[in-house]
Amino acid sequence: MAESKIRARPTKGERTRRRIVERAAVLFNTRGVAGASMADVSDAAGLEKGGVYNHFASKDALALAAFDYAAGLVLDRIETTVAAHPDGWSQLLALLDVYRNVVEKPFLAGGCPLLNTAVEADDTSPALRARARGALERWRAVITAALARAVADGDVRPLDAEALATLMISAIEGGVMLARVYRDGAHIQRVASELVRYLETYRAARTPA
Amino acid sequence: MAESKIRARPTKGERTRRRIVERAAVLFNTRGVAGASMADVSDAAGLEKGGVYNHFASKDALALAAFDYAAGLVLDRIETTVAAHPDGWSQLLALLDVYRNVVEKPFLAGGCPLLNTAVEADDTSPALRARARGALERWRAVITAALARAVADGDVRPLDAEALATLMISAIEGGVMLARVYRDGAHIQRVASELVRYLETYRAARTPA
DNA sequence: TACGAAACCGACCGAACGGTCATTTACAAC
DNA sequence: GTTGTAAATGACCGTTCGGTCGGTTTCGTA
Repeated sequence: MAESKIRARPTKGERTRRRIVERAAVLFNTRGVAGASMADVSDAAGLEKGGVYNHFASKDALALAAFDYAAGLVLDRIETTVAAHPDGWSQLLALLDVYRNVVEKPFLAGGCPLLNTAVEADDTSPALRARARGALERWRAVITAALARAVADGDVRPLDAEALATLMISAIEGGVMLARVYRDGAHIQRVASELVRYLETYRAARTPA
Repeated sequence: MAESKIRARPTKGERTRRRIVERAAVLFNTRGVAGASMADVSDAAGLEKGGVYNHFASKDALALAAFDYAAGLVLDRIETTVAAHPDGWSQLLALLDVYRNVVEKPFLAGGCPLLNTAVEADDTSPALRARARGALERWRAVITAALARAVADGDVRPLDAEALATLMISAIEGGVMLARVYRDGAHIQRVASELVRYLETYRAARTPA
């Protein structure tokens, strides 16, 4: 059977494909998939249009790949963040920090790709919509795991982790939207602060060590 | 000076213009402004393309009018809702109910026009972006007023009304996005329930009458 | 009911859209 | 270095885009 193709230096085609995806992700995330043309993409990638179609069968296929890349950026950051914290409580606080600077230094131009894609695709592209759901599920799993851990640690009282995860995701994404439409990161920071307050209402009384 | 033109029966042009706006609002709200063409609009309105351009100078101008109409639907509902309740506390609870059935019976196909427009326009259309901000400001004013009233009524302790309004708007809009991408109203209802819980942590101890 | 004005039609415009493909160029493996 | 192949070009296709306009119909009014 074919041995796995893990090479030190990626082939030229692989590099080009990656560059297309990266540039397309920015374009799609800022202007929307419908608002950015394949000519825009090929320009941004430094190719002729035919060159792009040598790597992707259609605009829709590229949109999927671009979303996967963009969502990966976000989720990798989220999962790396929690992995860097030992206990559930500090994981939760760290999760609220991930989006704190979306306006000033966003990890991807155009805001949160999960929000943008969910809003644009929910009535137009079943494939993208499913992808957006999948990414949101991954995020939710991280949050509920942190909550469960915080409960197990004895830092917070037992609670409805699913409901709280829903609130956190909703509030953060809504906060991103506010921060971006106002061009003012204060909105998302207020959201984060309020969520911390809310989480603290669940905090257990400290038990002596 | 010209007397104000308030007539019992609107002129044919006024009726047509209104019909165009209503249909365009649905199209733009579901597919996005970039995702719906003027041919789609004229078809939906039962006109030829020239007929639409007899009422609107450009697609952008129509998009603005459509947003004003759509945002008016939402805000009128919000303001009517609070007006129907006597005290601040029940106004807050009622506000959380406005979006409770966005999925099952939305007031406008495609979800919340404030969210959709803010997300689509934040990097593409300064005019629409400003409009979205204006609508969000109106909503915020309603919430802060209800909060202030609840405080004045002695039902809740003094609090940061701006921060709380930011959280409520963010969570609700994020909840709309979740409910729509999952096609499941349970998400926004969980958000509403959690917000009620949060509001209750601010509730003042009952004073005897 | 006559008539000016408002509304509407429908053919048309140039540009941009997503997409194709024969040909040329650049690369990677031997 | 040679060579087969992968990658990229650039001209091209049919369609749709936002938008225009002279002519025709329909309306509101006197």
